[in-house]
Amino acid sequence: MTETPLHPVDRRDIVACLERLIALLRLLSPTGEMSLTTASTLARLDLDGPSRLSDLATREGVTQPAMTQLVSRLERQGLAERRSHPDDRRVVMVHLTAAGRHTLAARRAHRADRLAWLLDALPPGDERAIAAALPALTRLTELGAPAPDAP
Amino acid sequence: MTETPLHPVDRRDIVACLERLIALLRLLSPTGEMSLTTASTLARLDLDGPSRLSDLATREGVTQPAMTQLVSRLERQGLAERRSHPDDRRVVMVHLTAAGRHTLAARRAHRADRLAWLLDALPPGDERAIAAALPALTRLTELGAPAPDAP
DNA sequence: TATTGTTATACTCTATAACTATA
DNA sequence: TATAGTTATAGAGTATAACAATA
Repeated sequence: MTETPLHPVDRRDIVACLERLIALLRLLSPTGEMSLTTASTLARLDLDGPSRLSDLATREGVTQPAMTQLVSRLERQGLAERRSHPDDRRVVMVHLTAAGRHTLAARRAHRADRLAWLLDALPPGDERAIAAALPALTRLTELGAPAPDAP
Repeated sequence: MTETPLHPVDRRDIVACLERLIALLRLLSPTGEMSLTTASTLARLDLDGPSRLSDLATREGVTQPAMTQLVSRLERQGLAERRSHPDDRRVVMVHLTAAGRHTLAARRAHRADRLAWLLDALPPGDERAIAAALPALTRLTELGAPAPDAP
């Protein structure tokens, strides 16, 4: 592959594009079923495994009290549960339940179905360009929410 | 450039990646300053120009009453304003104000600054891959929220 | 004393249902 | 009668500040 062009993309264009992806993701989801933050937090738990409540809050970009309440809602819905940390009794470890994993998978499949219609309507090569950027975008999201000491 | 690989990316991976971008965007924004939907709606108005309230709701994936309230908040903050439609007095046209444009630009610049740190920390080539996918991602967001008859 | 998490409180955001005004 | 938008109401989601428990 050839070298990068000398004129880099304006990073505000990246931000503007990210802004519009919010609306896209909302449109892919059934209306009023689950908030974007809830979905994002479930995805985080699925990716990272059991996590401290405070780490979850940091990595999702919400406050600790907000995460306390979100976890309580998830617990009430049976999607996650609190467990104690063996070495430090102040710590709350949040675990995804089997039901939580199923819900996450079902929602993803549903959104993937809707997304498939859109991807099929794109000009040739667009889906490939998006697929090619996925690893980089994934690394970017990991940088934004760096893992704690020992993941 | 060579042809596409035969084994296409699982579209659930795209959905999963989009989910994580939510947290990234929240982390790029000053905490508690403006909701993701508000930012997305401002971006939409900036991109499309004056829009019917109901079109805004449809394209942002929220209900009409929710958009009524969001526009009222934007109006209260001086970022947008309602105007009447010349031909149909039921219609409310939403306009971005100069202050709204400034606020949007300032927030984007701020997030672009934060994003720049992350992009610089990525392995070589990652930013180029993301930049290369931007046009495709932009077309995807347009497909998700198709423009009304005459934009 | 510092850290982890919760409780208390207030406000934003959103949905559904019922309503008003215009076509 | 149908369409565009608003109002009413209830509940989810969030932040800041004050608190409790553990280290």
